[in-house]
Amino acid sequence: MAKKPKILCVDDEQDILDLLTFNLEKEGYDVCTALNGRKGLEVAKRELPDLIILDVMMPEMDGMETCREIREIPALQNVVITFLTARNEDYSQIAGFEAGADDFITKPIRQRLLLSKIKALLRRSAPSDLKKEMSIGGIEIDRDKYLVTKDGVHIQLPKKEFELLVLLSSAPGRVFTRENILNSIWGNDVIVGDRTIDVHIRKLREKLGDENFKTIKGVGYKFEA
Amino acid sequence: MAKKPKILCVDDEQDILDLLTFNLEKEGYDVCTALNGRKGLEVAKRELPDLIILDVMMPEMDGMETCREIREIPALQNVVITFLTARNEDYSQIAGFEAGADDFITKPIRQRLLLSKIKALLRRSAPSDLKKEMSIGGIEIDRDKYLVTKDGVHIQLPKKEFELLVLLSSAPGRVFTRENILNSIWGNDVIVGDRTIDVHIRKLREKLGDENFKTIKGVGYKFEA
DNA sequence: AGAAAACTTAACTTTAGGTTAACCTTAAGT
DNA sequence: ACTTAAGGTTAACCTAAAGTTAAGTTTTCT
Repeated sequence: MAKKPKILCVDDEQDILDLLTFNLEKEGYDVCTALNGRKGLEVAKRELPDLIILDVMMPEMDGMETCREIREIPALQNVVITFLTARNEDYSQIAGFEAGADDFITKPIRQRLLLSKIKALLRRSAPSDLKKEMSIGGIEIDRDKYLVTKDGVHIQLPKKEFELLVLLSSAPGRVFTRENILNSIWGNDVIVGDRTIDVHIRKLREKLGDENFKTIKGVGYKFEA
Repeated sequence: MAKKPKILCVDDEQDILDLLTFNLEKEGYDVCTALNGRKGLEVAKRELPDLIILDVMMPEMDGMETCREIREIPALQNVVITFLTARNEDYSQIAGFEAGADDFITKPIRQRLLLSKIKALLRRSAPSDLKKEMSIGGIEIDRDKYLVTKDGVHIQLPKKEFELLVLLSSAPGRVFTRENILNSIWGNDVIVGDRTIDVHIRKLREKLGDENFKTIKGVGYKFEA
């Protein structure tokens, strides 16, 4: 494994935190904790965890609110958030999903279920262990420098093209639908025409070679080495 | 948008069905209905919906029983089921979870709540759906990559062929009727001729080997390893 | 501010994939 | 063995989706 996934647990009961810490560390996760929402937010900003477990019921700032604020932070946009709730708190589940939760864990906590859920969630969001630089099929991508190198030649890509390249190459072979692409690069709300994506794809093909960007008609695009 | 999620509503009161249909269709769902449990089961088998709303109190076969029977059907193992109950019927909730329910909606129905619940449930169920990769009888299917590998050779299938393969292979050995296939891949409303399916099956046989796709004359097709 | 670069759009072309229609083959039932 | 309905095959056709280009817009940089 590349690096231990980092999990932040936020709950106002120390007992629960201890229990979670014990179990998660035993499974090889890097665990950090906070006793309330406000502190959780601070720790999250500092530690940039891969997954956050948030108790819904907390004094001062509850799980929902914390979740919403976490989602506001660009660096934490993609972190996986699961709530801890008492069973049958239906309403909080709905509100929770709307606040940006990815999943729910009900109390009392069933260890096995907790661990398998966490494993599944992390697996699903695996891009967390993306490197800043990567090299696929003769193309090197340096995400910090916004720089692409093909066959030793530096190519300076404009923002949108670069983002598109980074997105597609983040999961080589995987098909990204136009919807995926729009959501990731432009954001849910922005509306741009369909042809816009094509144009950017075209530019990428022009600069980096046709063969790497495959069209799956009716589905989307994928990057291949 | 990928495809409209399909919702089956089962209730013995036509008024409720009308209300549900109206509201759900307005939200862009594909809705089908049934007036009792027995019929609900039939429709479920035929339509393979993504979510089922079941009234608990129904003559003949109640929601619980229907739910249990639905869960017996392999192709519907992962469908999301929510019950419709009168407020405060706690007992039925407990029994309902045991029967395999995923959630409860209480009457009188609050529109907003209903819709956000459904949205949440569908969102939540999406990941657990099926594995992204599967391997059956020497054929590997990667749903993210829209890619099929047979004997180590990559085969890029067109959309419809791929969808058909995914459907058939989702329950190997199970016979899918033409109706099943049309409903799942083309959707309720679209009308395409019968020969269309044959053609796609033919292409699959051509590319992946005859032996895996069996015809059950007068019934449908099945995938076998 | 002005120029240049990046981004989006619009109008048009191209094409892969999907559908159909016409005909052929097969298998179940008599 | 004959009939018939269901399924198989083929190639032509059609269309929605993607490609292309160039002309606007907006943003960024000096």
